[in-house]
Amino acid sequence: MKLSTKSRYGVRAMFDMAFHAGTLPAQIKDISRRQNISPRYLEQIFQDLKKAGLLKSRRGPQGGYSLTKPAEEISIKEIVLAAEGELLLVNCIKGRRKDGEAPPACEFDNQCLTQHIWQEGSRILGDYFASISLKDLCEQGQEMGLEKELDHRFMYFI
Amino acid sequence: MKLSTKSRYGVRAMFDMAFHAGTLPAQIKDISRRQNISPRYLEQIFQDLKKAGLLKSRRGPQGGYSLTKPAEEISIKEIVLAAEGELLLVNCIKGRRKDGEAPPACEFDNQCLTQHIWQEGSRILGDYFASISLKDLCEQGQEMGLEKELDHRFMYFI
DNA sequence: TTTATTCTTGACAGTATCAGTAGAGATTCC
DNA sequence: GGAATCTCTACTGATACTGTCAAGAATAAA
Repeated sequence: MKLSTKSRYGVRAMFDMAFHAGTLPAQIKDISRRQNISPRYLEQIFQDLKKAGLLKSRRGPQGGYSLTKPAEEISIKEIVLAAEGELLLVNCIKGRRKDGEAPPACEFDNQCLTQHIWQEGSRILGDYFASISLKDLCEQGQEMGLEKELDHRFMYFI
Repeated sequence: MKLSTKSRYGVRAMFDMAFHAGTLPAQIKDISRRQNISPRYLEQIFQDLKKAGLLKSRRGPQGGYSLTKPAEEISIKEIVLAAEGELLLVNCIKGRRKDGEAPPACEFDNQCLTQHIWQEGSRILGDYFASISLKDLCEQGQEMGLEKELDHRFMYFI
């Protein structure tokens, strides 16, 4: 019942971007250094986040990844969802959106008393994650006195 | 972020016992048949539940496993906890009960903004599971018209 | 006392997933 | 052209999950 590191790293990385770069592009090598995450692994995670529409990218010098939305519009739920693939405590709930999208993953399916519990638990957890935005984290970070690392590109203009 | 089958099977099996046998002993072969769970695997799960004090056992003919408490005193949380080992969304929270019980599993530990999120999420989920008892499930089962299978031992006395 | 029943314990194995590494390539800026 | 940066795909070692199996111990009933 553990979250994968993709979720945890994903949230940390997204926070890092929001905190240090806002919506400006940030490079993997900087994020991975600050957050102590393997850069090659972070690449993969960012691909997932990009597919989910949370990040956009730009190649070449001065390129990097940037948030597609302001920090207050990005919730932890979105990140976890993108990294984890889904936010379900069990598999026997899948494919219940439209009818027959997937065969019922459990022979009891709708007659199962416990199914409802896992479904509701998943929902409650999702709601909690949805209630927290990257901006909330950034504010906490500032309260904690976390230092913002200035973007090297702008160092020269100070 | 999935619950293991141990948790799901554990809850189903415990419900089955409460529903069909109350606090009387029930045998693995009956439970596994009704719930369609591998009997050999169920044995293992029941050992965990027994260690957690939720079940007691008795060998020999007419033996079996029985609940140690009435159904209304057994929560889903207890079962999941016993089967899963713990109810934490991440590992970086472990061993924080007493001081220094375990080395901090993360290099950021207390300075980590996201740690708090996972901790709170775990708590919320645990609280939800704690709010549901086996009795609640039994009542739902009766409302759904689930048939109680009579214990063979008492068939003769009817 | 014998026998059938039931739980107990520990070992074993196939599969899947996780977490990370790696290489070759595409794009962009200077 | 050359350097920086992302992109895509494949691979791998470790671990955990989901069982299966065998031998044995306790108990009740005949």
